[in-house]
Amino acid sequence: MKIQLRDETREFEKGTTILEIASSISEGLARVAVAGRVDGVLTDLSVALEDDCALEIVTQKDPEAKQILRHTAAHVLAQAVKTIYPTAKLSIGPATEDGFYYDFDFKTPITVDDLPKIEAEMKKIIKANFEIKRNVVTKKQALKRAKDEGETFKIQLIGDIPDDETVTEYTQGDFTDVCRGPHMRSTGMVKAFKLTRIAGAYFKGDSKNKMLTRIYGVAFDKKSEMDEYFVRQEEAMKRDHNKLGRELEIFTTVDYIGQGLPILLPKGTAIVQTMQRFVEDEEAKRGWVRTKTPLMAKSDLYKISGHWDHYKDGMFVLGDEKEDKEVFALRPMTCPFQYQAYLNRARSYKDLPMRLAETSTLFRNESSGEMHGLIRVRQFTISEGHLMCTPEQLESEFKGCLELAIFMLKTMGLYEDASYRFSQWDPNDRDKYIGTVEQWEEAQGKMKTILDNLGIPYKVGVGEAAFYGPKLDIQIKNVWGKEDTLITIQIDQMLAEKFGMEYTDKDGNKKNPYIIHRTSIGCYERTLAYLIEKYAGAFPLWLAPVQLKVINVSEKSEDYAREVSQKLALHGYRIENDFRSEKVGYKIRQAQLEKVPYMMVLGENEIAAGTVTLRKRNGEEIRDLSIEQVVEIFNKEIEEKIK
RNA sequence: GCUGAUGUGGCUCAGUGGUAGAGCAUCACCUUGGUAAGGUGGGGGUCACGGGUUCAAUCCCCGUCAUCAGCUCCA
Repeated sequence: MKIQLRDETREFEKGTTILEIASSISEGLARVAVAGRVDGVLTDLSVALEDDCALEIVTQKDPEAKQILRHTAAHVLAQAVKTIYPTAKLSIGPATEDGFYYDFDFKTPITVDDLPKIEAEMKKIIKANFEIKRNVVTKKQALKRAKDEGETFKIQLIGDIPDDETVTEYTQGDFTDVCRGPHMRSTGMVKAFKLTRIAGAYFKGDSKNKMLTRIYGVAFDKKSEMDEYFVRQEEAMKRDHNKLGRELEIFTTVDYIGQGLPILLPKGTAIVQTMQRFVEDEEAKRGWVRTKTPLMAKSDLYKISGHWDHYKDGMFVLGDEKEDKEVFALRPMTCPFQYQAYLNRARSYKDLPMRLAETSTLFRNESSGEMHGLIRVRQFTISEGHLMCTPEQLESEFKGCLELAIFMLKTMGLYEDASYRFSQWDPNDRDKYIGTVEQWEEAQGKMKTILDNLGIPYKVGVGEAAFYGPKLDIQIKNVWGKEDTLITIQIDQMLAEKFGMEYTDKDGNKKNPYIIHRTSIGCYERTLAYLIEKYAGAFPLWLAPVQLKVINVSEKSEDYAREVSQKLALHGYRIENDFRSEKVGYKIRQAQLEKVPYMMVLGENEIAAGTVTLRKRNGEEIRDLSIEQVVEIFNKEIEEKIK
């Protein structure tokens, strides 16, 4: 058979294993080989090849090797758990970004205190360096073994494997687990690992199923790499908006106000207000007009929109349908409110596109375990907008919405961290969505064409659509690597019909407009959270809650400092004075810790010269400036939104 | 909602079955000091909240609330 290697094609006998092929290339390669990639599919070294194929040898250096290592570490964990807790039932144990996890069903629950014991057992298994043997079995054989061992979850998992697929089992010592593989050659190849935490996870990711105990760990090639990982985690923790945002007095929470209801402190409010003004002005420049609609409505409205059926659990409902004549609900979105502005009179194609924006406060009754700092809250304010247009206008208007979003991301400095997700419906979960298959195919087809024409590099998210239409979600990760939607642009051809929104076209016929639901910068709370993490609290001048701290050297310079401060305040800068009778070094240190972009230290030298001295956050000083020169520096930096 | 962890002055954290401590912050006084912490002294805590056990609970038990990690969810 012909095997196409990286640089050449070579002839091998049928039945030669990947490891043997690696050895024939070089012994060195065989030593560092971890797996093979056969026609793009990761495969164990022990697998014998039978047909012509392309083969790449995956070595320890390749990123895939880490995944294999981590997956093997998961099996070592499973073996250790089965040794200590023979009654524990196995579920699944894949690799993750930095490590692995395995889901178990324990007869009696374990806690974090049990982890060291399990780790110790894992070390024994690693030291024993069991060979990891791959066996191809039939589905029937795998099922029988799972039944014999009482592995109730494995029985279900094996049952889900398509009949025509090869089933493989991996054995290390006395432990065997059904698994797609590939794996390291032996347990001794797991070098550096640590069990990190324990959490609940539903079997097969479905909350209707039993909750299993998930044990998480990290694994690396070397101890030093693992140490670096923990150092990186420490660094991430320092940027965490939930910690830094509180330290810098941007926001706080109060237990008797409630979960998901943060208090924006003056500093946080200053940032949000700056963003909001910027967003509203920019939207106006791009042809958006604003509405101001109620924060609540009778249930009737939500019944028309479909929210009552599809989203009632997520709403704060005021009153009881059985007892009260009128039941209200706080709004979880702006759509049906803003549509009323469109419906205010009969519309013509000449009115389109109609771009309606609103700085809109929404309320969503998130489950108690969902709330997170400023990223997931129960009340938030979003730069909302709905755009009604004709089918011909759809593509260019969608593009305009995307350009606005990208402009915002770039200005904020978040663009490089964002990725795109084309969120589609799940045809197998019809309950979640309104509309027909044809409508969904049409809307998604239109969006796909638009995205492909724009050359947007997206990944597809099945089942991530809104109940009324597909979305382009702009995703961003927090310091811990957890992803959330920052911005969304959606195409909706269903709600217009539900609300009877029409326009009279050139031909005199009434038609439903397309609606684009979009946000230009997302929710201010969430965006603020990512900004805190992005800048580690050291905001660009235009966004900084305190732009300048004026510091006097001694009492002798207080009057002068006050005078300078007042003159600068007339320009609208956000200034704080620190005229306390403390030493200059002390006051500078404090301003530094608050990450204020500019300090102005004024003493007798400045009084004598009639000038001021600026000190940047990085310690750089600009001396002998007039107030006018300071204004010039500030205005330039603020207007250009320099990062 | 579920699993696990946490909750002690404004913040970071010690601590104990016999009604609590440090550093930072705050306040007062001294100091008027030129680019990341000057000195002295003082005030401040129903040990998240509510029950229970106990002669006695911040500590043990139960419940609630909040915070964190994860799962599910996320219009």
